[in-house]
Amino acid sequence: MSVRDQLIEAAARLYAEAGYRGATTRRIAVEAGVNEITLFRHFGSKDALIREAISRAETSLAPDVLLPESPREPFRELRDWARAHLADLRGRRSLIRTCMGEIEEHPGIFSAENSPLAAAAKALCRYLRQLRANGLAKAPFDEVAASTMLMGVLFADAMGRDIMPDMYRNDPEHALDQYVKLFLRGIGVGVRRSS
Amino acid sequence: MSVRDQLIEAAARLYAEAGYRGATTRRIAVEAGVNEITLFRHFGSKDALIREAISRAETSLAPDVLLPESPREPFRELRDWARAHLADLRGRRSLIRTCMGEIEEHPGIFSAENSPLAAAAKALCRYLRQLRANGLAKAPFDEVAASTMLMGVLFADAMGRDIMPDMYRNDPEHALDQYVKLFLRGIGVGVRRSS
DNA sequence: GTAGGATGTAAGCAGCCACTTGCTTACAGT
DNA sequence: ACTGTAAGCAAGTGGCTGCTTACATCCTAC
Repeated sequence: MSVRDQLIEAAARLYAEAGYRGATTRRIAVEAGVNEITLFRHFGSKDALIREAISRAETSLAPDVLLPESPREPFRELRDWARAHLADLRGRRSLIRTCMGEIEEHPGIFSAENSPLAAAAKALCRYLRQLRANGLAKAPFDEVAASTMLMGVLFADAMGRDIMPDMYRNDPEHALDQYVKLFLRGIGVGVRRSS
Repeated sequence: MSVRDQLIEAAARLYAEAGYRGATTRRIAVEAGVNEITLFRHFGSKDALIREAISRAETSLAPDVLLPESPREPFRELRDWARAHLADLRGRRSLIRTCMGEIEEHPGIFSAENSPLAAAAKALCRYLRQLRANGLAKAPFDEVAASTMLMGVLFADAMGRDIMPDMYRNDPEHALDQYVKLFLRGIGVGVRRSS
């Protein structure tokens, strides 16, 4: 791995742990195993390095599991998608929490528009529309609010499970199962009784 | 307002804006309109001041709207409760986001246990159990996961609406309405068709 | 084999950080 | 009038911050 990549990775790690102010150029250099001057030679300033590190960490998402174009088994499809999305959020939770905490002080340091989150929301929205069009979702619902709802649940679980253990005592997989079941019943999709 | 209270309020405000490192003793003192030395005479250290400011801001919650012991009109009751809870979260969103972003670096700076959030979750859980006991909620569901789900949606909305405008374009009140309707249908409570 | 680019070392800059010391002012209670 | 308390002021501590300058070293491409 090149010196440049080592610096970017160290910067992302330290930023997620300690925030913008806490990720000092000295600490980043030590963490990356290079000289502090090299950092400035490559990126010019701390700000440029941090921005590159965050924007790279944010777009390195690989959407392994995609929602199908035409729904066949809503529960299985949505649960698998939700599981993948949740795992992704959980893997980035430190970085996401830090970004959220500092967004007012450093606006524009993470992209908001065209983020993987927004893309996921759009995909989910389209899937829900398909569900209704195919007659699988029989209840009246606003698909924008509905997709926001499901994504919100997953987001809150991913962010809160480790830092609010008294609120998330149950098994993660069981919780996921329940989220999807409750959600599907909410939009009028029949779910086989099993829990 | 006493000098002490001015300092606590200024510390809470600055912490919410700029985080632990950004809320310097100088800035807090200027914001409070007192001398920096006075800060140390009152609280001994910056850490003690910040801790007191956060713990006070966190417990100053007044739960205006309570869920009734025995449910009568689930939709109205739950929507009113959710609206109040959402408004409360939204009012504290800066502080909450900052705390979340720094919880790994400063664990124990906000209480987690016995927090108003946990109390709200417990109250909601009891209400859902009552709904089922009274035969109003006819679907099978895990009330812990269900209450976590509703609270998660509200949490995500409160935290994300201002910083992810492309994901929360709809009207807040309409979104709230949809959340509650979808949720109630999810747990098997009949909702009058109107949207 | 040597020129050039990438990296390292040493030293330092001005500025901010939390916090301290020593002294002064203002006012309240007795 | 005496005293305690709360607050202010000026000055300074050592340490960390982002960033710079000047000079030495390495490795590779020609």
